[in-house]
Amino acid sequence: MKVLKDQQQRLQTELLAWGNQHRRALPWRETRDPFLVLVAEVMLTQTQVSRVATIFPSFVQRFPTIAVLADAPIQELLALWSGLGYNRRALRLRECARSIHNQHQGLVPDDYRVLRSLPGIGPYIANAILAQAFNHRVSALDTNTRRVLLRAFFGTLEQTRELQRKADELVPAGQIWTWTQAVFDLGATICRPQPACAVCPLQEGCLFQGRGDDPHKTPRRQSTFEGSHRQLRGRVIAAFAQGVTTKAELARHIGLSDSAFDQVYNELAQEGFFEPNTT
DNA sequence: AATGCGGGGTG
DNA sequence: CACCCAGCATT
Repeated sequence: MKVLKDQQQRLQTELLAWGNQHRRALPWRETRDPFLVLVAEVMLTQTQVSRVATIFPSFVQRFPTIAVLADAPIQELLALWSGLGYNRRALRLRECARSIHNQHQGLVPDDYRVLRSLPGIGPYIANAILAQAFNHRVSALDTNTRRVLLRAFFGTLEQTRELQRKADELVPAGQIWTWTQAVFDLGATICRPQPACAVCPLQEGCLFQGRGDDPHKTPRRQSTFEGSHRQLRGRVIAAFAQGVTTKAELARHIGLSDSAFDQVYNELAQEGFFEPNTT
């Protein structure tokens, strides 16, 4: 037992040192503003770091605070979101800002339960905000960091709840932000699904040692995008974001004025994509 | 537990 | 063309 703890501490020290040497320079790492961290984490759900890095700066320049985002015109919101995909995230992010603005004194909550109650914030984003913006000793567990910790530190498959507890204990009290970035960076550059163990700073003492399969379960396959419903939604929203705002104009712009367009339009309207600003 | 949600990048 | 990607909400 003690041996295991000592080993974990060695790995922890190695990972922290490596992280400080190899930290990726990313726009959202230049701030600890809870609001900006929140925006970055929402953008990063199922969307590559490289793409978020190109869009995050202009987005937060236009919507730099809770109050400003809460009043964002949806058309402009979607225009600045363009390129990130999963457009409903943008709507939920705006709703989240409104909720914080109206019910939480305009301050991002520093409590897990309260964060989870906000639209678009699940277990991962709640912990990511708490760790990076509020210095809480919790682990931001996504597929990336889960893989790293399971491989190097725990070795066996754990239940979600138990893994979260152990991962939280692994966060060094004095270097929470640094630790969080180090785990992300190792997972993104070395401890990938196909890992580069030969150049890994944890190769001595890692429980994985290149053996076995990726502990992360293989994700579902997504149906072909070309010709899909999702693509059609994307085209309608892209046109709307560029200023084609009426239903008739959108129908003409998309090029199918039949019931197929009607269905997609109504679906998007139902989700709130065309709503005017109602404060 | 399973499904829908975007779309650009890579091999 | 298949597969990948800092999840969440809904059913």
